[in-house]
Amino acid sequence: MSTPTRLALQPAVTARPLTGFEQTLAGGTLQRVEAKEFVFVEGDAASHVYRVETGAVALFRVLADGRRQIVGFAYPGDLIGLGTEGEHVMNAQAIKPTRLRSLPVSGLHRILAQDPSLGFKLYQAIARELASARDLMLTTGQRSATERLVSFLLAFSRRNARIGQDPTAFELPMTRADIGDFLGLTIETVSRTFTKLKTMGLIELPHSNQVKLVDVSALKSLADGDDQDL
Amino acid sequence: MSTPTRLALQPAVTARPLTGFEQTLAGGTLQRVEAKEFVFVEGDAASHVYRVETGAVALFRVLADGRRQIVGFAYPGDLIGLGTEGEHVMNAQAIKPTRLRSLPVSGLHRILAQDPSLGFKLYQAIARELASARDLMLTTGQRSATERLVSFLLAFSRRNARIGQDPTAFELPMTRADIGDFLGLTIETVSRTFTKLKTMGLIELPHSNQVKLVDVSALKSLADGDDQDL
DNA sequence: CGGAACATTGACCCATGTCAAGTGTCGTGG
DNA sequence: CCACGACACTTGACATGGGTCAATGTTCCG
Repeated sequence: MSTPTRLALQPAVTARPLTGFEQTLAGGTLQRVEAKEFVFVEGDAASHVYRVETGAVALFRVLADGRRQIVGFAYPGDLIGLGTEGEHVMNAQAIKPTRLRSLPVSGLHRILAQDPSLGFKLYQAIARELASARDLMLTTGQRSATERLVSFLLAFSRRNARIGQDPTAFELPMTRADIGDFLGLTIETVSRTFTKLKTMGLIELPHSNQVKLVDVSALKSLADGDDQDL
Repeated sequence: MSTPTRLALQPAVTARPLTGFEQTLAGGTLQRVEAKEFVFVEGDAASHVYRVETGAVALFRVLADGRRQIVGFAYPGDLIGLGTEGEHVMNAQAIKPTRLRSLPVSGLHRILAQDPSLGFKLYQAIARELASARDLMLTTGQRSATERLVSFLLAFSRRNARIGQDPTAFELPMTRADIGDFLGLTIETVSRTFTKLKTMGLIELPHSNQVKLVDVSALKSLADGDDQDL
Protein backbone atom coordinates (compact mmCIF):
# COMPACT_ATOMS: atom_id res chain seq x y z
CA MET A 1 0.00 0.00 0.00
CA SER A 2 3.12 2.21 -0.32
CA THR A 3 4.27 5.05 1.93
CA PRO A 4 1.32 6.66 3.68
CA THR A 5 2.72 10.17 3.71
CA ARG A 6 -0.03 11.71 5.76
CA LEU A 7 -0.70 15.28 4.92
CA ALA A 8 -3.82 16.34 6.69
CA LEU A 9 -7.23 15.33 7.88
CA GLN A 10 -11.05 15.15 7.64
CA PRO A 11 -13.95 12.74 6.98
CA ALA A 12 -14.32 11.57 3.46
CA VAL A 13 -16.84 12.89 1.04
CA THR A 14 -16.54 14.13 -2.47
CA ALA A 15 -18.79 16.80 -3.87
CA ARG A 16 -19.34 18.98 -6.87
CA PRO A 17 -18.38 22.66 -6.85
CA LEU A 18 -20.15 24.74 -4.29
CA THR A 19 -20.72 28.36 -5.12
CA GLY A 20 -20.47 30.80 -2.25
CA PHE A 21 -18.25 28.38 -0.50
CA GLU A 22 -15.96 28.81 -3.45
CA GLN A 23 -14.66 32.26 -2.61
CA THR A 24 -13.89 31.24 0.91
CA LEU A 25 -11.97 28.23 -0.18
CA ALA A 26 -10.13 30.33 -2.71
CA GLY A 27 -8.28 31.80 0.22
CA GLY A 28 -7.26 28.38 1.50
CA THR A 29 -3.75 27.03 1.46
CA LEU A 30 -2.61 25.40 -1.74
CA GLN A 31 -0.65 22.18 -1.36
CA ARG A 32 0.92 19.56 -3.61
CA VAL A 33 0.58 15.86 -3.20
CA GLU A 34 2.57 13.35 -5.22
CA ALA A 35 0.98 10.26 -6.73
CA LYS A 36 0.37 7.64 -4.03
CA GLU A 37 0.70 10.12 -1.22
CA PHE A 38 -2.14 10.18 1.26
CA VAL A 39 -4.15 13.29 1.94
CA PHE A 40 -5.53 11.68 5.08
CA VAL A 41 -6.01 8.19 6.43
CA GLU A 42 -8.64 6.41 8.45
CA GLY A 43 -8.51 7.46 12.08
CA ASP A 44 -6.92 10.83 11.45
CA ALA A 45 -8.61 13.73 13.13
CA ALA A 46 -10.95 15.46 10.75
CA SER A 47 -9.54 18.94 10.64
CA HIS A 48 -9.65 20.16 7.05
CA VAL A 49 -11.78 20.23 3.94
CA TYR A 50 -10.06 20.10 0.56
CA ARG A 51 -10.85 20.98 -2.96
CA VAL A 52 -9.01 19.20 -5.73
CA GLU A 53 -7.48 21.76 -8.09
CA THR A 54 -5.62 19.42 -10.42
CA GLY A 55 -4.97 15.69 -10.43
CA ALA A 56 -7.16 13.02 -8.87
CA VAL A 57 -7.69 11.42 -5.48
CA ALA A 58 -9.10 8.01 -4.57
CA LEU A 59 -11.25 7.59 -1.46
CA PHE A 60 -11.26 4.11 0.00
CA ARG A 61 -11.60 1.85 2.95
CA VAL A 62 -9.67 -1.31 3.64
CA LEU A 63 -11.28 -4.48 4.95
CA ALA A 64 -9.67 -6.63 7.61
CA ASP A 65 -8.30 -9.09 5.06
CA GLY A 66 -6.71 -6.36 2.97
CA ARG A 67 -9.33 -6.03 0.26
CA ARG A 68 -9.77 -2.43 -0.66
CA GLN A 69 -13.04 -0.76 -1.57
CA ILE A 70 -12.68 2.51 -3.40
CA VAL A 71 -15.84 4.48 -2.75
CA GLY A 72 -15.12 7.29 -5.12
CA PHE A 73 -12.64 9.38 -7.05
CA ALA A 74 -12.31 13.11 -6.64
CA TYR A 75 -11.41 15.18 -9.69
CA PRO A 76 -10.67 18.88 -10.11
CA GLY A 77 -13.48 20.91 -8.58
CA ASP A 78 -14.54 18.14 -6.22
CA LEU A 79 -14.44 18.55 -2.47
CA ILE A 80 -13.09 15.94 -0.10
CA GLY A 81 -13.19 15.87 3.64
CA LEU A 82 -16.79 16.99 3.99
CA GLY A 83 -18.87 14.74 6.16
CA THR A 84 -18.57 13.47 9.67
CA GLU A 85 -17.03 15.28 12.55
CA GLY A 86 -14.29 13.66 14.56
CA GLU A 87 -12.20 11.06 12.81
CA HIS A 88 -11.83 10.11 9.20
CA VAL A 89 -13.49 6.84 8.30
CA MET A 90 -11.82 6.75 4.94
CA ASN A 91 -8.43 7.05 3.30
CA ALA A 92 -7.77 9.65 0.64
CA GLN A 93 -4.83 8.92 -1.62
CA ALA A 94 -3.68 10.84 -4.66
CA ILE A 95 -3.55 8.64 -7.75
CA LYS A 96 -1.51 11.19 -9.69
CA PRO A 97 0.33 14.39 -8.82
CA THR A 98 -2.36 16.57 -7.34
CA ARG A 99 -2.85 20.09 -6.07
CA LEU A 100 -5.31 20.71 -3.27
CA ARG A 101 -6.67 23.77 -1.59
CA SER A 102 -7.50 23.25 2.06
CA LEU A 103 -9.68 24.98 4.58
CA PRO A 104 -9.56 24.16 8.29
CA VAL A 105 -12.90 22.95 9.62
CA SER A 106 -12.68 25.61 12.31
CA GLY A 107 -12.77 28.18 9.55
CA LEU A 108 -15.76 26.40 8.11
CA HIS A 109 -17.61 26.79 11.37
CA ARG A 110 -16.71 30.45 11.58
CA ILE A 111 -18.12 31.01 8.12
CA LEU A 112 -21.20 29.01 9.00
CA ALA A 113 -21.91 31.42 11.82
CA GLN A 114 -21.65 34.37 9.43
CA ASP A 115 -23.45 32.86 6.49
CA PRO A 116 -26.25 30.58 7.65
CA SER A 117 -27.20 29.63 4.13
CA LEU A 118 -23.90 27.80 3.86
CA GLY A 119 -25.30 24.99 5.98
CA PHE A 120 -27.96 24.39 3.42
CA LYS A 121 -25.42 24.52 0.64
CA LEU A 122 -23.31 21.94 2.38
CA TYR A 123 -26.42 19.87 2.71
CA GLN A 124 -27.06 20.08 -1.01
CA ALA A 125 -23.46 19.29 -1.83
CA ILE A 126 -23.48 16.21 0.26
CA ALA A 127 -26.90 15.18 -1.03
CA ARG A 128 -25.39 15.08 -4.49
CA GLU A 129 -22.62 12.99 -3.10
CA LEU A 130 -25.11 10.60 -1.65
CA ALA A 131 -26.84 10.30 -4.98
CA SER A 132 -23.62 9.27 -6.63
CA ALA A 133 -22.83 6.79 -3.88
CA ARG A 134 -26.19 5.21 -4.53
CA ASP A 135 -25.50 5.09 -8.22
CA LEU A 136 -22.36 3.18 -7.47
CA MET A 137 -24.34 0.77 -5.35
CA LEU A 138 -26.60 0.29 -8.28
CA THR A 139 -23.65 -0.35 -10.54
CA THR A 140 -21.94 -2.65 -8.14
CA GLY A 141 -24.96 -4.40 -6.73
CA GLN A 142 -26.07 -7.00 -9.17
CA ARG A 143 -24.58 -6.19 -12.52
CA SER A 144 -22.13 -8.07 -14.68
CA ALA A 145 -18.50 -7.10 -15.13
CA THR A 146 -19.28 -5.67 -18.56
CA GLU A 147 -22.19 -3.60 -17.32
CA ARG A 148 -20.06 -2.25 -14.51
CA LEU A 149 -17.12 -1.28 -16.66
CA VAL A 150 -19.29 0.26 -19.35
CA SER A 151 -21.21 2.28 -16.75
CA PHE A 152 -17.90 3.46 -15.42
CA LEU A 153 -16.69 4.57 -18.83
CA LEU A 154 -19.95 6.29 -19.63
CA ALA A 155 -19.83 8.14 -16.33
CA PHE A 156 -16.41 9.36 -17.33
CA SER A 157 -17.75 10.41 -20.66
CA ARG A 158 -20.56 12.38 -19.03
CA ARG A 159 -18.17 14.07 -16.66
CA ASN A 160 -16.04 15.14 -19.60
CA ALA A 161 -19.05 16.48 -21.44
CA ARG A 162 -20.00 18.47 -18.36
CA ILE A 163 -16.62 20.13 -18.09
CA GLY A 164 -16.50 20.82 -21.80
CA GLN A 165 -14.02 18.17 -22.82
CA ASP A 166 -14.24 15.43 -25.41
CA PRO A 167 -16.78 12.90 -24.14
CA THR A 168 -15.55 10.20 -26.52
CA ALA A 169 -11.84 10.21 -25.72
CA PHE A 170 -10.18 10.56 -22.38
CA GLU A 171 -7.33 9.44 -20.22
CA LEU A 172 -8.04 7.33 -17.17
CA PRO A 173 -5.99 8.58 -14.23
CA MET A 174 -6.32 5.31 -12.34
CA THR A 175 -4.85 1.84 -12.74
CA ARG A 176 -6.75 -1.36 -13.49
CA ALA A 177 -6.39 -2.21 -9.82
CA ASP A 178 -8.11 1.04 -8.86
CA ILE A 179 -10.92 0.41 -11.29
CA GLY A 180 -11.29 -3.11 -9.96
CA ASP A 181 -11.41 -1.99 -6.35
CA PHE A 182 -13.98 0.60 -7.31
CA LEU A 183 -16.24 -1.71 -9.28
CA GLY A 184 -15.77 -4.77 -7.11
CA LEU A 185 -13.86 -6.74 -9.75
CA THR A 186 -10.37 -8.16 -10.02
CA ILE A 187 -7.62 -6.65 -12.13
CA GLU A 188 -7.83 -9.58 -14.51
CA THR A 189 -11.55 -9.23 -15.05
CA VAL A 190 -11.20 -5.50 -15.68
CA SER A 191 -8.47 -6.18 -18.20
CA ARG A 192 -10.37 -8.94 -19.94
CA THR A 193 -13.46 -6.78 -20.13
CA PHE A 194 -11.50 -3.93 -21.69
CA THR A 195 -10.15 -6.37 -24.26
CA LYS A 196 -13.63 -7.69 -24.93
CA LEU A 197 -15.04 -4.21 -25.54
CA LYS A 198 -12.11 -3.49 -27.82
CA THR A 199 -12.64 -6.73 -29.76
CA MET A 200 -16.32 -5.90 -30.12
CA GLY A 201 -15.25 -2.62 -31.69
CA LEU A 202 -17.01 -0.51 -29.09
CA ILE A 203 -13.91 1.18 -27.76
CA GLU A 204 -10.30 1.74 -28.73
CA LEU A 205 -7.31 1.69 -26.41
CA PRO A 206 -4.40 3.60 -27.95
CA HIS A 207 -2.65 3.13 -24.63
CA SER A 208 -3.99 1.20 -21.71
CA ASN A 209 -4.99 4.45 -20.02
CA GLN A 210 -6.39 6.17 -23.07
CA VAL A 211 -9.92 5.25 -23.97
CA LYS A 212 -11.81 6.17 -27.08
CA LEU A 213 -15.52 5.41 -27.14
CA VAL A 214 -16.36 4.29 -30.65
CA ASP A 215 -19.98 3.23 -30.43
CA VAL A 216 -21.55 5.16 -27.59
CA SER A 217 -25.11 4.03 -28.21
CA ALA A 218 -24.08 0.38 -28.25
CA LEU A 219 -22.22 1.01 -25.02
CA LYS A 220 -25.29 2.65 -23.54
CA SER A 221 -27.43 -0.32 -24.33
CA LEU A 222 -24.79 -2.59 -22.83
CA ALA A 223 -24.86 -0.60 -19.61
CA ASP A 224 -28.57 -1.23 -19.76
CA GLY A 225 -29.90 -0.24 -16.36
CA ASP A 226 -30.09 3.31 -15.20
CA ASP A 227 -26.77 4.62 -13.99
CA GLN A 228 -26.24 8.30 -13.59
CA ASP A 229 -23.35 10.04 -12.03
CA LEU A 230 -20.68 7.93 -10.36
CA MET B 1 -44.47 -5.02 -8.10
CA SER B 2 -48.11 -4.82 -6.90
CA THR B 3 -50.40 -1.78 -6.80
CA PRO B 4 -48.36 1.41 -6.74
CA THR B 5 -50.76 3.36 -4.57
CA ARG B 6 -48.91 6.61 -4.67
CA LEU B 7 -49.32 8.60 -1.55
CA ALA B 8 -46.96 11.50 -1.71
CA LEU B 9 -43.62 12.68 -2.89
CA GLN B 10 -39.93 13.62 -2.38
CA PRO B 11 -36.36 12.49 -3.20
CA ALA B 12 -35.14 9.49 -1.35
CA VAL B 13 -32.83 9.57 1.58
CA THR B 14 -32.99 7.91 4.93
CA ALA B 15 -31.53 9.45 8.03
CA ARG B 16 -31.32 9.06 11.74
CA PRO B 17 -33.37 11.20 14.12
CA LEU B 18 -32.71 14.87 13.89
CA THR B 19 -33.17 16.88 17.02
CA GLY B 20 -34.55 20.36 16.59
CA PHE B 21 -36.13 19.26 13.41
CA GLU B 22 -38.05 16.80 15.53
CA GLN B 23 -40.45 19.26 17.10
CA THR B 24 -41.31 20.71 13.76
CA LEU B 25 -42.05 17.38 12.27
CA ALA B 26 -44.11 16.45 15.30
CA GLY B 27 -46.69 18.84 13.92
CA GLY B 28 -46.76 17.07 10.57
CA THR B 29 -49.63 15.05 9.25
CA LEU B 30 -49.79 11.44 10.32
CA GLN B 31 -50.66 8.91 7.65
CA ARG B 32 -51.02 5.15 7.32
CA VAL B 33 -49.58 3.08 4.55
CA GLU B 34 -50.37 -0.59 4.06
CA ALA B 35 -47.71 -3.15 3.27
CA LYS B 36 -46.64 -2.87 -0.38
CA GLU B 37 -48.14 0.56 -0.79
CA PHE B 38 -45.82 3.19 -2.19
CA VAL B 39 -44.98 6.36 -0.33
CA PHE B 40 -43.60 7.85 -3.51
CA VAL B 41 -42.21 6.60 -6.80
CA GLU B 42 -39.45 7.63 -9.14
CA GLY B 43 -40.39 10.72 -11.08
CA ASP B 44 -42.86 12.03 -8.53
CA ALA B 45 -42.41 15.64 -7.57
CA ALA B 46 -40.44 15.92 -4.38
CA SER B 47 -42.85 17.73 -2.13
CA HIS B 48 -42.67 16.14 1.32
CA VAL B 49 -40.28 14.77 3.88
CA TYR B 50 -41.41 11.84 6.02
CA ARG B 51 -40.48 10.30 9.28
CA VAL B 52 -41.29 6.66 9.84
CA GLU B 53 -43.23 6.27 13.09
CA THR B 54 -43.92 2.55 12.98
CA GLY B 55 -43.36 -0.13 10.37
CA ALA B 56 -40.65 -0.16 7.71
CA VAL B 57 -40.09 1.25 4.24
CA ALA B 58 -37.80 0.06 1.44
CA LEU B 59 -36.06 2.55 -0.82
CA PHE B 60 -35.13 1.23 -4.22
CA ARG B 61 -34.48 1.83 -7.86
CA VAL B 62 -35.38 -0.43 -10.74
CA LEU B 63 -33.03 -1.15 -13.62
CA ALA B 64 -34.20 -1.27 -17.21
CA ASP B 65 -34.37 -5.08 -17.20
CA GLY B 66 -36.44 -5.18 -14.05
CA ARG B 67 -33.75 -5.97 -11.52
CA ARG B 68 -34.37 -4.04 -8.36
CA GLN B 69 -31.71 -2.50 -6.17
CA ILE B 70 -32.85 -1.69 -2.67
CA VAL B 71 -30.59 1.08 -1.41
CA GLY B 72 -31.85 1.13 2.11
CA PHE B 73 -34.58 0.41 4.62
CA ALA B 74 -36.13 3.08 6.80
CA TYR B 75 -37.24 2.10 10.29
CA PRO B 76 -39.05 4.04 13.02
CA GLY B 77 -37.25 7.31 13.63
CA ASP B 78 -35.68 7.40 10.18
CA LEU B 79 -36.39 10.17 7.73
CA ILE B 80 -37.15 9.60 4.08
CA GLY B 81 -37.53 12.11 1.33
CA LEU B 82 -34.54 14.24 2.29
CA GLY B 83 -32.18 14.89 -0.56
CA THR B 84 -32.53 16.33 -4.00
CA GLU B 85 -34.95 18.98 -5.04
CA GLY B 86 -37.26 18.37 -7.94
CA GLU B 87 -38.16 14.80 -8.69
CA HIS B 88 -37.72 11.61 -6.76
CA VAL B 89 -35.01 9.36 -8.12
CA MET B 90 -36.11 6.50 -5.95
CA ASN B 91 -39.17 4.51 -5.00
CA ALA B 92 -40.27 4.23 -1.40
CA GLN B 93 -42.50 1.28 -0.61
CA ALA B 94 -43.79 0.13 2.75
CA ILE B 95 -42.81 -3.46 3.47
CA LYS B 96 -45.27 -3.74 6.35
CA PRO B 97 -48.12 -1.60 7.66
CA THR B 98 -46.49 1.71 8.39
CA ARG B 99 -47.31 5.06 9.90
CA LEU B 100 -45.57 8.13 8.60
CA ARG B 101 -45.47 11.75 9.64
CA SER B 102 -45.00 14.12 6.75
CA LEU B 103 -43.83 17.68 6.38
CA PRO B 104 -44.15 19.61 3.11
CA VAL B 105 -40.82 20.76 1.76
CA SER B 106 -42.20 24.29 1.56
CA GLY B 107 -42.56 24.17 5.33
CA LEU B 108 -39.00 22.97 5.53
CA HIS B 109 -37.83 26.02 3.65
CA ARG B 110 -39.84 28.31 5.86
CA ILE B 111 -38.22 26.82 8.94
CA LEU B 112 -34.84 27.06 7.30
CA ALA B 113 -35.30 30.81 6.97
CA GLN B 114 -36.15 31.09 10.66
CA ASP B 115 -33.61 28.67 12.02
CA PRO B 116 -30.40 28.83 9.99
CA SER B 117 -28.76 26.12 12.03
CA LEU B 118 -31.25 23.68 10.58
CA GLY B 119 -29.34 23.67 7.32
CA PHE B 120 -26.30 22.39 9.12
CA LYS B 121 -28.39 19.78 10.90
CA LEU B 122 -29.78 18.57 7.63
CA TYR B 123 -26.24 18.40 6.39
CA GLN B 124 -25.23 16.23 9.30
CA ALA B 125 -28.26 13.99 8.92
CA ILE B 126 -27.53 13.36 5.31
CA ALA B 127 -23.83 12.90 5.99
CA ARG B 128 -24.77 10.01 8.24
CA GLU B 129 -26.89 8.68 5.47
CA LEU B 130 -23.98 8.87 3.11
CA ALA B 131 -21.83 6.97 5.56
CA SER B 132 -24.31 4.14 5.64
CA ALA B 133 -24.63 4.08 1.87
CA ARG B 134 -20.88 3.67 1.72
CA ASP B 135 -21.02 0.89 4.23
CA LEU B 136 -23.44 -0.88 1.99
CA MET B 137 -21.08 -0.43 -0.92
CA LEU B 138 -18.43 -2.00 1.19
CA THR B 139 -20.71 -4.89 2.03
CA THR B 140 -21.86 -5.34 -1.49
CA GLY B 141 -18.65 -4.59 -3.31
CA GLN B 142 -16.47 -7.63 -3.16
CA ARG B 143 -17.72 -9.82 -0.37
CA SER B 144 -19.13 -13.32 -0.39
CA ALA B 145 -22.78 -14.13 0.13
CA THR B 146 -22.07 -15.25 3.69
CA GLU B 147 -20.15 -12.10 4.55
CA ARG B 148 -22.96 -9.99 3.15
CA LEU B 149 -25.75 -11.71 4.98
CA VAL B 150 -23.86 -11.81 8.26
CA SER B 151 -23.04 -8.11 7.98
CA PHE B 152 -26.69 -7.48 7.37
CA LEU B 153 -27.75 -9.43 10.44
CA LEU B 154 -25.13 -7.78 12.62
CA ALA B 155 -26.27 -4.36 11.43
CA PHE B 156 -29.74 -5.32 12.55
CA SER B 157 -28.38 -6.43 15.85
CA ARG B 158 -26.58 -3.14 16.36
CA ARG B 159 -29.67 -1.19 15.49
CA ASN B 160 -31.62 -3.13 18.06
CA ALA B 161 -28.98 -2.52 20.68
CA ARG B 162 -29.12 1.19 19.91
CA ILE B 163 -32.86 1.39 20.41
CA GLY B 164 -32.71 -0.67 23.56
CA GLN B 165 -34.06 -3.94 22.19
CA ASP B 166 -32.66 -7.43 22.25
CA PRO B 167 -29.64 -7.44 19.94
CA THR B 168 -29.63 -11.23 19.70
CA ALA B 169 -33.22 -11.88 18.65
CA PHE B 170 -35.34 -9.94 16.23
CA GLU B 171 -37.92 -10.14 13.53
CA LEU B 172 -36.97 -9.26 9.99
CA PRO B 173 -39.66 -7.09 8.43
CA MET B 174 -38.55 -7.88 4.90
CA THR B 175 -38.75 -10.92 2.65
CA ARG B 176 -35.85 -12.94 1.29
CA ALA B 177 -36.40 -11.17 -2.01
CA ASP B 178 -35.96 -7.80 -0.30
CA ILE B 179 -32.80 -8.95 1.40
CA GLY B 180 -31.51 -10.28 -1.89
CA ASP B 181 -32.22 -7.07 -3.73
CA PHE B 182 -30.52 -5.16 -0.96
CA LEU B 183 -27.39 -7.30 -0.79
CA GLY B 184 -27.13 -8.03 -4.49
CA LEU B 185 -27.93 -11.74 -4.15
CA THR B 186 -30.71 -14.00 -5.38
CA ILE B 187 -33.51 -15.27 -3.17
CA GLU B 188 -32.07 -18.76 -3.40
CA THR B 189 -28.63 -17.71 -2.28
CA VAL B 190 -30.07 -15.78 0.64
CA SER B 191 -32.11 -18.78 1.66
CA ARG B 192 -29.21 -21.20 1.33
CA THR B 193 -26.97 -18.89 3.32
CA PHE B 194 -29.53 -18.69 6.11
CA THR B 195 -29.69 -22.47 6.17
CA LYS B 196 -25.93 -22.68 6.23
CA LEU B 197 -25.64 -20.33 9.19
CA LYS B 198 -28.32 -22.33 10.97
CA THR B 199 -26.56 -25.60 10.25
CA MET B 200 -23.32 -24.15 11.55
CA GLY B 201 -25.17 -23.36 14.76
CA LEU B 202 -24.52 -19.64 14.53
CA ILE B 203 -28.14 -18.60 14.29
CA GLU B 204 -31.60 -20.05 14.92
CA LEU B 205 -34.69 -19.48 12.81
CA PRO B 206 -37.84 -20.16 14.83
CA HIS B 207 -39.76 -18.79 11.88
CA SER B 208 -38.25 -17.69 8.63
CA ASN B 209 -38.57 -14.06 9.73
CA GLN B 210 -37.40 -14.53 13.28
CA VAL B 211 -33.69 -14.61 13.76
CA LYS B 212 -31.80 -15.48 16.90
CA LEU B 213 -28.07 -14.85 16.90
CA VAL B 214 -26.46 -17.70 18.81
CA ASP B 215 -22.76 -17.09 18.40
CA VAL B 216 -22.25 -13.40 17.85
CA SER B 217 -18.48 -13.42 18.00
CA ALA B 218 -18.27 -16.21 15.43
CA LEU B 219 -20.63 -14.19 13.26
CA LYS B 220 -18.47 -11.14 13.69
CA SER B 221 -15.39 -12.96 12.56
CA LEU B 222 -17.34 -14.30 9.58
CA ALA B 223 -18.33 -10.79 8.60
CA ASP B 224 -14.64 -10.13 8.77
CA GLY B 225 -14.14 -6.77 7.11
CA ASP B 226 -15.22 -3.56 8.68
CA ASP B 227 -18.95 -2.96 8.29
CA GLN B 228 -20.65 -0.36 10.35
CA ASP B 229 -24.11 0.95 10.02
CA LEU B 230 -26.20 -0.17 7.06
C1' DC C 1 20.26 -1.43 -20.25
C1' DG C 2 17.74 -3.39 -16.54
C1' DG C 3 14.23 -3.65 -13.35
C1' DA C 4 9.80 -2.43 -11.43
C1' DA C 5 5.15 -1.70 -12.02
C1' DC C 6 1.35 -2.38 -14.63
C1' DA C 7 -1.35 -4.88 -18.03
C1' DT C 8 -2.74 -8.88 -20.75
C1' DT C 9 -3.78 -13.63 -21.52
C1' DG C 10 -4.60 -18.50 -20.50
C1' DA C 11 -6.21 -22.59 -17.81
C1' DC C 12 -8.77 -24.07 -14.21
C1' DC C 13 -12.27 -24.03 -10.51
C1' DC C 14 -15.73 -22.54 -7.48
C1' DA C 15 -19.44 -19.55 -5.74
C1' DT C 16 -23.41 -18.06 -7.08
C1' DG C 17 -26.99 -17.61 -10.60
C1' DT C 18 -30.63 -20.24 -13.05
C1' DC C 19 -34.22 -23.46 -13.52
C1' DA C 20 -37.25 -26.56 -11.40
C1' DA C 21 -39.59 -29.04 -7.80
C1' DG C 22 -41.31 -29.38 -3.47
C1' DT C 23 -42.74 -27.68 1.28
C1' DG C 24 -44.60 -24.67 4.60
C1' DT C 25 -47.78 -21.06 6.18
C1' DC C 26 -51.46 -17.98 6.08
C1' DG C 27 -55.93 -16.14 4.82
C1' DT C 28 -60.32 -16.81 2.58
C1' DG C 29 -64.50 -18.90 1.44
C1' DG C 30 -67.37 -22.90 1.56
C1' DC D 1 -63.41 -26.32 10.75
C1' DC D 2 -61.54 -27.75 6.66
C1' DA D 3 -59.96 -27.11 1.79
C1' DC D 4 -57.94 -24.40 -1.33
C1' DG D 5 -54.97 -21.11 -3.36
C1' DA D 6 -51.49 -17.73 -3.02
C1' DC D 7 -47.09 -16.70 -1.55
C1' DA D 8 -42.90 -17.15 0.56
C1' DC D 9 -39.30 -20.11 1.51
C1' DT D 10 -36.33 -24.17 0.90
C1' DT D 11 -33.77 -27.53 -1.61
C1' DG D 12 -31.66 -29.81 -5.53
C1' DA D 13 -29.23 -30.22 -10.06
C1' DC D 14 -26.83 -27.88 -13.31
C1' DA D 15 -24.49 -23.94 -15.87
C1' DT D 16 -21.45 -20.12 -15.93
C1' DG D 17 -19.24 -15.70 -14.84
C1' DG D 18 -15.67 -14.26 -12.71
C1' DG D 19 -12.02 -15.34 -9.20
C1' DT D 20 -7.38 -17.50 -8.70
C1' DC D 21 -2.93 -18.79 -10.07
C1' DA D 22 0.59 -18.47 -13.29
C1' DA D 23 3.12 -16.98 -17.27
C1' DT D 24 4.13 -13.43 -20.60
C1' DG D 25 4.06 -8.71 -22.51
C1' DT D 26 4.59 -3.76 -22.27
C1' DT D 27 5.86 0.70 -20.63
C1' DC D 28 8.35 3.68 -18.09
C1' DC D 29 12.11 5.39 -15.51
C1' DG D 30 16.58 5.35 -13.24
